[in-house]
Amino acid sequence: MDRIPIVPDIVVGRLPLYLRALQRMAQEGQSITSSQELGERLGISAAQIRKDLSLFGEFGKQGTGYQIDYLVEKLRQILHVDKIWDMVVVGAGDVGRALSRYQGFTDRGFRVVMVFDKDPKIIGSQIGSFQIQSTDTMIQAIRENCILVAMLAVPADQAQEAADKLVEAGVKAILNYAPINLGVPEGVYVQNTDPVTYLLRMSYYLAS
Amino acid sequence: MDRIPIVPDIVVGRLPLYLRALQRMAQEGQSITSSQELGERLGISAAQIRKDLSLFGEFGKQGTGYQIDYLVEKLRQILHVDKIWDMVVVGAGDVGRALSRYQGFTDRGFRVVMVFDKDPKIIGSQIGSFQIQSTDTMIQAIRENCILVAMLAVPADQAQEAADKLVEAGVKAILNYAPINLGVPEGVYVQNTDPVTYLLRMSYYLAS
DNA sequence: TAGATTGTTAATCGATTAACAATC
DNA sequence: TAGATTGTTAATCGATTAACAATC
Repeated sequence: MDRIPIVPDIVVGRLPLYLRALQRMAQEGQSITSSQELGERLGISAAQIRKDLSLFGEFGKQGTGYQIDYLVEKLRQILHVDKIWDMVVVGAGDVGRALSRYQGFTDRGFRVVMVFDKDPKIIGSQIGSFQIQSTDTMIQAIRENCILVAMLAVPADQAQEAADKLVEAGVKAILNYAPINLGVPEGVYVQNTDPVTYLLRMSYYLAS
Repeated sequence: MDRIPIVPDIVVGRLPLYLRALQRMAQEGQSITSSQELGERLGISAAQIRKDLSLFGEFGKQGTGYQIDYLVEKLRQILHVDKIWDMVVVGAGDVGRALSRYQGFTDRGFRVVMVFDKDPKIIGSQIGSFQIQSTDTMIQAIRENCILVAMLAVPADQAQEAADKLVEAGVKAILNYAPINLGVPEGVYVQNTDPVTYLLRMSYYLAS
């Protein structure tokens, strides 16, 4: 069904940006766009967008541009979000709570199905519609439900231990909010999203 | 005082990773490291680390490696976090609350000093030690305190409006949690940190 | 048809790596 | 001294851009 292009990771990183901008355009009632218009929104050159997309197929029409609905559908297929991914949240502190209650997942291909914490004092209590479960039973629960995606929101000094459990449970993708580099085996994908890292990147440019 | 190297943005993006790993090593009691060891932790080649650092000076010793404390100090200078940056949080929902109460800022060069929301029902109530202020008075409050850094955690459809206010108030760096591309003038830096974008990047690799 | 925009090629540009003299 | 590791150069590799034929 799919081609087997060798897709540079840097291209994969841009596809979600294209998808998000296109979905926004659709929401604004637009039905067609061009590589130039999309590029202007994103600060990316039109040539690059066309080249990126051409790795996966021919989605546009000369002289016209891209049908937004169609391109969104294709990008969702390419990124494997033509289904809903079940996720777990590990860590029921403020960040875990925010993730558990975040409304922005479901219409973009993801949903939280379980929340775990190791603190006996909060296990059993509710976060939104979830009852916080113990990390002691986490491996089994994740395995039984074949969950592949986790968001990790525990303190830095507990993150590696939690990640090890997730890996053991079969999780293949970890969105890591702890400010630490996790060691994981081949085939497990980690995306770090520590706010301070981004702030530092900006403060470099905030010279005096 | 500083050199004037032309530093590629991709290098700037790696410096915070170096800093974070070095600070962790220091915390673990280590006092010296090498480009090789650091590279192994981060999944980055030793040559690249040496090359990146060499843009800013000569921080190591042949045969020995890098004094961690010294390199941390230098990186903090380079990234302009040899001081504490005051920040505001805009949006007092779950994400804004998590950011306002996050303990991980202060020892890494940042601190939240004010929290704003536009909802009259929550203005005046407390989040941690902050009293939520009205966005109506935000521009003035930011200006008076010469704040340059903001974290934006409002719904997507209010994000551009809030960003416009931040820019008007003189903010130069915005960490944007809303899943939307903000339009900002030259000289204002935006870092997007929408969780779904990262999840999509990973789900590409989660083929079946 | 005339105008617009794609998909793709070739040229350019920039980033990464390999290698090694210098030196601690 | 012998071993190790830096800083830096040159070579390689990969990504971006410019340009244009194809075509809607």
